[in-house]
Amino acid sequence: MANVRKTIGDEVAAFKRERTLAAATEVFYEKGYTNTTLDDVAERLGVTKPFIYKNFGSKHMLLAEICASGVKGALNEIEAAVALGKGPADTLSTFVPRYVEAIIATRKAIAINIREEKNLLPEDAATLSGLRQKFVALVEDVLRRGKDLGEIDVTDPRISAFAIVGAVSWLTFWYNPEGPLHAEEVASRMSDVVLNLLGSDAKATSTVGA
Amino acid sequence: MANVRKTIGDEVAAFKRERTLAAATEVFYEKGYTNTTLDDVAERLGVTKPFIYKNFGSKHMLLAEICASGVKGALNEIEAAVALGKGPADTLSTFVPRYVEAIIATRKAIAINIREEKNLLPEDAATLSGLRQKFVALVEDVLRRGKDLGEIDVTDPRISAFAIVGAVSWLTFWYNPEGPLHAEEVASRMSDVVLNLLGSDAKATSTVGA
DNA sequence: AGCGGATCGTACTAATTGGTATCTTTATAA
DNA sequence: TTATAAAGATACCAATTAGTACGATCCGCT
Repeated sequence: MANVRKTIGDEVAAFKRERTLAAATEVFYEKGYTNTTLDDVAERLGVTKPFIYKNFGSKHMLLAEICASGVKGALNEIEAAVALGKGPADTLSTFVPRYVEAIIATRKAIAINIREEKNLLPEDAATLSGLRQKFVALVEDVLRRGKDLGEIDVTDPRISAFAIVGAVSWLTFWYNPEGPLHAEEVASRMSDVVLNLLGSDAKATSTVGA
Repeated sequence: MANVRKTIGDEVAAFKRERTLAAATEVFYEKGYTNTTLDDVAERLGVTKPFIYKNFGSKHMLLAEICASGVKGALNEIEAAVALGKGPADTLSTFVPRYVEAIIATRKAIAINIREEKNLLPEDAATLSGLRQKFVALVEDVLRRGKDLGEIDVTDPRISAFAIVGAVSWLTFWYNPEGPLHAEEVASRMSDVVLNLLGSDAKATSTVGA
């Protein structure tokens, strides 16, 4: 406990890590993990390999952190929505638009997460699998409560949870920021589709961008 | 036109190709494309590398064929359903259950298709991208006609088409044949979820397994 | 101004693996 | 029985690349 204060050095190190992760996310997304050389990442950053190894132990660790950041974003949204303590329908109408926005915002990390699972070390794959299961379980739980209360219209909460996750995650493969639709419009329409899927009365168009 | 008849040799060659593709699909699915050695595939087949190179020019060609087989399965279903010449709602209630079943049946090829896109040669990636676009465009077109006729309840046919494709494709990442639900049950329930998403009156539970 | 230590670039190594040249074996036909 | 050709196994090469040892450089501190 000698020095709890953040030093300049710590902040610089954090900044370097962040920039490295951002560059790696870009390049992994564009070329795929195995087709990307650490020299490629270094070049994107304008540095050389030892710079990266100063902050990350291995190429695998870079990948693991990128993947984790994607899942954690989604997990945060459902946990935050549940924490509001409202009923299932209200929880969902809060959660869904924010979830869609989070996926769009972190779509490159999400795509990497989906595509590169087999390139993770087993322990990292297990950790991420746990996070994903936790996320789906939370969504499923809200759906089940909504079904029991008659607030939403689903037959099998588990199947519907996977359907929602799939529909939204799929955005990472087709959403194009250069396309005709702005992120907010896509998020709004996809949210409506998902909430409609639930047969919930609470449409959430207006909550997007809140 | 000297010899149009299939010889035994042709059939043997086709058989070898099929078995090779099946083995490669298994191993690519389990370990990922780049982590799989052609020696691994050969070992799974109980042969050695030159056996594979006798029928396939390169590792990339193996991958391209596997990916193509997955997309073509889905494309066949929408084309077949459209070819029946019924209205949009009926077309969808025919298509959706068959589509779900096709995805479950070819889930390993589909998963490889999704995961390994960046490992395809550019020309193969372009071909597959074209097939996927064609597929989505056909689904979107049915949805649009259904919307115009008032048979189904969608706001943006394109977004809904992607949502459907995503929800169903996602099956490849969570469906477990060893799990508590049989393929038919999962297909039936997922079909209901998707058709419910469309606000269509035509529920298709009973058509599964037809 | 000069020293010390961490940081980053240069240059290299070791291991992996897609692809191939060559040889052996086997089945068929004369 | 023997010639022939094709299939497949053995053994190899060349290229790629994750990771590292070492040295140069630059910054803060005295």
